[in-house]
Amino acid sequence: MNAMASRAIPSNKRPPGRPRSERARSRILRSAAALLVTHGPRRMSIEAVAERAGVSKATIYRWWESKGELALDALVGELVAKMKEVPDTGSVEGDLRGYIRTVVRTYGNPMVGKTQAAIIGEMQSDAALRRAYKARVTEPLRTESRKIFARAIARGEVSRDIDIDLVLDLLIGAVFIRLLFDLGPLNQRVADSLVDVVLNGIHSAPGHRS
Amino acid sequence: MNAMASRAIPSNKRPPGRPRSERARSRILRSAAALLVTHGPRRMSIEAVAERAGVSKATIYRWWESKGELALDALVGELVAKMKEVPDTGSVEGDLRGYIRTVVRTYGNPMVGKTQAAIIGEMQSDAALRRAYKARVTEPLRTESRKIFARAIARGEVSRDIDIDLVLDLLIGAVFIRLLFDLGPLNQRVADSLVDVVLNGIHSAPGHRS
Amino acid sequence: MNAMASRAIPSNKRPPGRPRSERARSRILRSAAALLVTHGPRRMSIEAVAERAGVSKATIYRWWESKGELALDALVGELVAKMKEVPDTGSVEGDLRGYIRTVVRTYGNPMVGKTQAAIIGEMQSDAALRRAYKARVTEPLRTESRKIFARAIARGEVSRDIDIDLVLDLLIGAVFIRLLFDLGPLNQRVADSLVDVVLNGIHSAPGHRS
Amino acid sequence: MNAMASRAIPSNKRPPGRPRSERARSRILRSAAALLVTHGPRRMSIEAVAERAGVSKATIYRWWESKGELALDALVGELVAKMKEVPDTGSVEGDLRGYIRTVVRTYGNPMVGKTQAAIIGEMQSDAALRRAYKARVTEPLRTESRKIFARAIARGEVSRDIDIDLVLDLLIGAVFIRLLFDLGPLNQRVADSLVDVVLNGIHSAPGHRS
DNA sequence: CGCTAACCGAGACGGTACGTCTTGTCTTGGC
DNA sequence: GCCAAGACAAGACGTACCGTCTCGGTTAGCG
Repeated sequence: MNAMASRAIPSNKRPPGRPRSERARSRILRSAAALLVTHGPRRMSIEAVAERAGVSKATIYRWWESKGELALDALVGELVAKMKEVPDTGSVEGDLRGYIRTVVRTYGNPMVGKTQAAIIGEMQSDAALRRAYKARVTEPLRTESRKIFARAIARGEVSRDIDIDLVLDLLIGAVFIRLLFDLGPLNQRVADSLVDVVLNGIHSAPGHRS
Repeated sequence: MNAMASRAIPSNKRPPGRPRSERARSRILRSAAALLVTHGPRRMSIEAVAERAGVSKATIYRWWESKGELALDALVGELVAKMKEVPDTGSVEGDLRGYIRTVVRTYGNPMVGKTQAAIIGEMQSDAALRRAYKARVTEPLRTESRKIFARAIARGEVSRDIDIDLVLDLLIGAVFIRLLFDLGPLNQRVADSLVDVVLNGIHSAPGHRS
Repeated sequence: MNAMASRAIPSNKRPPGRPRSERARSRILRSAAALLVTHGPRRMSIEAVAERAGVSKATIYRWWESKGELALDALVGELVAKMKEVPDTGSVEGDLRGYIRTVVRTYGNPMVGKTQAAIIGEMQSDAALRRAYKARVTEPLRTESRKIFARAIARGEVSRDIDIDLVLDLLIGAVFIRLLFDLGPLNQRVADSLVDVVLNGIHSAPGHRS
Repeated sequence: MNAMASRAIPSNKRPPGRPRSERARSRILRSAAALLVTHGPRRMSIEAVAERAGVSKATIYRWWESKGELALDALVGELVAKMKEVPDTGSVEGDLRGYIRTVVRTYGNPMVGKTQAAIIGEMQSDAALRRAYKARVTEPLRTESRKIFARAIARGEVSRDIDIDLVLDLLIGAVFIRLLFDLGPLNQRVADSLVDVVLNGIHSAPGHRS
């Protein structure tokens, strides 16, 4: 799908032919990123990226299958890196607060939020992009954040019966629905409230435990 | 936003000129709906809708501002009606289970889910559509579902301090994140688990460390 | 094939829809003609014609099937008109001299010759263009020039057994081969010599008539 | 113009460096010829020739300056050889009939005629190709065919004042105009008629008015 | 035997133009 | 005043080739 994938082949031999131009690659990504934040992915045209990067359209089409995957490559790198380091504070509550605060802070940045929302929008009509997003964003983040619950279960803080992914769907879903539907602010208070509900529930008294 | 709204305001008098063709209107909506489910909203073109409906493009542009709003008109009507009737079982748990089960059942239908996801994707790059969606789908549903919590608070089942919208963001967000990111099944078991976590939290009961 | 053809239908009724823009048509032809003489038909691009004419490419493609046919429409009109009026001097020799001199003078003009040669070159790889050229240039001219021989036969100047088209192939062919192969000048002396050979042959003495 | 020519000049010594691959050369010419007859020179791409020949594009560009010259090399060799041997029958009429019959038979072969017409078309927008064609086809053939008239003048069959090239333009031009404009058949009867007109003219014999 | 030179394949590169597609607007005559 | 038909300007799409280039590797004669 992208350059990195083709690098993954564990071969020492250089392939024949003129090697790919690293300069072209980075100029394309930089141009794409710039156009994404100014125009959104829908109105970012390959045509414009090519012109801005001083690159031919064919070079872009050689390496990226769709506009969406180019957008992904252009924007997603450091985003994932930032959120991937989940804290280890010694308690679920601390870990989750730290993690969700980071998520909320990242997507709460209007520029990041807008473009991410646009890419998520784009992938609703582009199966390849959806797969790419899952592989490069969702899964890496989930893998890390699941560890919070693994530790919590080991510590006996939460029941070993919980469906970890479902709990993460609740927390992350709440963040994304606010982002995608423009439903409310994304700030630290909201992050903490989300974590609180998920940890303690909304039932008013212990006596109501079912 | 659409024709009916603009007509609804002024007066009882028929406006001058040829009245709007109801036949054209319904043929357009029917064609749009058909093309939406077969091609998705991205590849549904005004051109194709016009041809299928035997209608000129100008007629479509006269009554709908964008492709997205046409899609909304074509698909969203009965959807909202279905989910709007929230049950009143006498307990939060019963009410929420009933409501979330309905939501999950509706969006779990692949055809509905796909097209709704596509419209939500579309509205990420169409502010007018986002507003229209909010006004015609999100808000009406929220207005109804908030009543569940109002009753629960009145009954003392849940704390009066809870942020109702935030709790709904958790529940509905979990459903949508699964839909939009293709993350997991949408079935009754999932619906019940979501409700359980939100009501009771995931903390082990005090003193229940295993 | 072109606009005029579609006009030929002897119907009084205007077809439905927006009528074709005469302004666009003439701007396209003018731009095409200008680019033809400056760049030749091979390097005249539809892209450039559209830009120069302030017209969208689609409008050109709507009305002309190929670059060659556009070139034909752009250049051929007055060319044919000029050569179509064959003189009637009272003798084959006079008529032919007059006609061939006109042909030679027309194609001897470097700009006309170059572009005509280029169109003829183009039509070697474009069957539709070849047909169009035949219908709009070759046949109309042949129809007129055959009359010279009809009159000559009536006057008894030439045998009634001659193959008129073959004689015209000789005369016109000699002009075109010089043009297309860059073989020699095209001037009045050459025109007269061609006519002389065709009328009298090259055999040196009457006694050699076979 | 081509590789052989540049080798022919200097000396007996082999130049330094790896010698040119004869295998590559012949594979290129064979591939070019095949693509020429199937697609015509216009749609024969260097890209396709290279792939078919299993050769890199650079190798082609190293040895041929343009598509046209490659086409010339690929097709023209034996063509010239065939027509170059003009007969010597003892009379102009015999010689010319023999020669023009050969020319007509050669170009009358549809495959040869089509591809030659295409190359001639191509050279209308390629000055280098036009020069190459003249040097490798037209001039060699003219040199031979002029001898027919030299002998005829020596025998007193034709006037010593005739312009030999102009007479050849008439005969060869008639053949080519039929080929290029798709104007009529090319067969022995036509060949003989052409020769007859050029030798005897079309004037009725003096006193033979019918 | 190693050096140097010119060849070779593969294939990426910046470009140009292609012909198609869709968008939203405009311009007719008819209802 | 609505409607169908359909032409229009605009401009992005993805493709095909162009001719150039940059590699690693090959094949010779010469020192």
